[in-house]
Amino acid sequence: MQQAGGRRRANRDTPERILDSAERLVQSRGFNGFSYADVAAELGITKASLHYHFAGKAELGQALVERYAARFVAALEGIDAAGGDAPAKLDAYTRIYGDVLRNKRMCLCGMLAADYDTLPPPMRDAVIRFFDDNESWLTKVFEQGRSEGSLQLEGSSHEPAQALVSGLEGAMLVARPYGDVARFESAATRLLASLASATTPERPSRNDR
Amino acid sequence: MQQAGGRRRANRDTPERILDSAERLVQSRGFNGFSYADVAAELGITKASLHYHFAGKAELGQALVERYAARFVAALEGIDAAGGDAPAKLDAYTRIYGDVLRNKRMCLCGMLAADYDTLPPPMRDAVIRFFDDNESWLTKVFEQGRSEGSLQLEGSSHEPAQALVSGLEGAMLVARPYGDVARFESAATRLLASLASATTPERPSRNDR
DNA sequence: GTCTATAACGAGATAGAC
DNA sequence: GTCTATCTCGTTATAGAC
Repeated sequence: MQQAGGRRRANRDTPERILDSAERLVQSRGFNGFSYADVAAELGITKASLHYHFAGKAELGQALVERYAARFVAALEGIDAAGGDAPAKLDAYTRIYGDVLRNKRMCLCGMLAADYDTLPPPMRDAVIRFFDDNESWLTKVFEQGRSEGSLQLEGSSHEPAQALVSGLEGAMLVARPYGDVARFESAATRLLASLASATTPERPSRNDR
Repeated sequence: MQQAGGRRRANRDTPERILDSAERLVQSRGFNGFSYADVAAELGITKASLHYHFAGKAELGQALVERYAARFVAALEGIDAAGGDAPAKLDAYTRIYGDVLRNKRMCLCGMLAADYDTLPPPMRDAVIRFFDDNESWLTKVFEQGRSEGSLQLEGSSHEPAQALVSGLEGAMLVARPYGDVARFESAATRLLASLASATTPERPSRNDR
C-alpha cells in the first residue's frame, strides 16, 4: 500500500529528504535559525507540503532528533561489532564527531543543547536521551578497557564518559567558527590521551583496521 | 552634559539595563531565540525606546559581546593582579565559568559560537576575538607554570589553552540541559588535572585564598 | 528619552482545489 | 501528495508626537 518496497532511484522519499535538509539547517543554524520556508526552498516544494509530512516544527524537530539518535546508536553498534579493544573504540567514537565537523556541521544534539531552553518538551527529552545513550555506551567501553587492561582508570567509568562527551561537543562548538578541523583534532587527541591513557606502551599508528 | 557623573541610585542607566536583560536572554535562549519585545517587556519600556539606544539587533548584539569580552578581560587582569601561581590562576579561571553556569546561563560567546553561521559579521569577529583573548591569556599562564615549575608541560602551551577553553565550553553546554552543576565541576576538575598536572605532590584542598 | 502608531516582512499554520 | 491562497501572529524597524 504505502509504496515502500519498489524504489530504486536516487530520490529517497519525501519525508527523508525533508529530514535531511532540516537536519543540515539545524546543525549549522540552530533550531531557531531555520524555517519551513528554508526547507521548502531547498527541496523545491511548498511549505504546505511540509505540513502534510510533519504537522509542525515541533514534530519535525522531534523526528529529527530521533532519527539522529537512532543513527548514532547504529554507529555505536557498528563499532562494537568490529570487536576492537577499548582504545580502538574510543578512537572510532571520536572519528564520528570529526566527520560531522568536516561536513561543517555541529553535532545536532550539541546544537540543540544550546537551544535547549526554547525547545518543545518532547525535543528536550530526546536530546537528554541522546546524551544518556552516548554516555552509557562510553561507560561500557571504559569498563571494557579496565577489565581487558587496555585503559588505566581509577574511580568511576561514568565520569570519564561524561567528560569525553562534553569535551568533544565543546571542541566542535569552538572549532566550527574558526573553520579549523585541526583545532578539533588537537583537542580530541588530548582528551583521549588524558582519559584513556593506554597501558600498553606501543601505540597503533594506523587506524585502517 | 550626558548625565554620567551624578548617579547614585540602584538604577543604572538605560543602555546598561538593556544590555543586562539582552545578555541574560541570549545566554539562555540564543541570539535567534530572543526579541526586542522580550527585552522591552522585561524592562517595562517599549521596543521603540530600545531602537533609540541600539539602532538594531545587530548593533545590540555587537555591544553585548564587546561588553562581555571586556568584563572577561578585566576578570583575567584581576586574576593576574592576585599574583598566584599558574594552578591557582587556572582554578580561578575555571571558577568564572562555573559561576556563569550557576546562574543557569551558557557562556555568551559559547552560545554565539553555536549561532555563529547566523550572526552579523561584526558579531562574528567579536566572538572570535573573545576566544583569541582567552587563549592568549591562558597560553601565558601555561608558560608561567612551565617556567615557575608548577606545571608539567611538554610541547606547546597554546594547544592546552585551546583544549581548556573548548573543554569548559562543552562542559557548560552539556551540563545546562541537565541542570546539573556537579556535572560541570566533574568535567572541569578532570580537565584541569589532565592539562595542569601539578609538579608539587601536595595539593591545596582549600580554595579560600 | 520615551511614547503611540504603523509599516513591512517573515514565520508557522490551515483550507480546500487538483 | 502537492499545490494556491490565505490567515494570524511575531519580529524588526521607522515616523513623529510628547
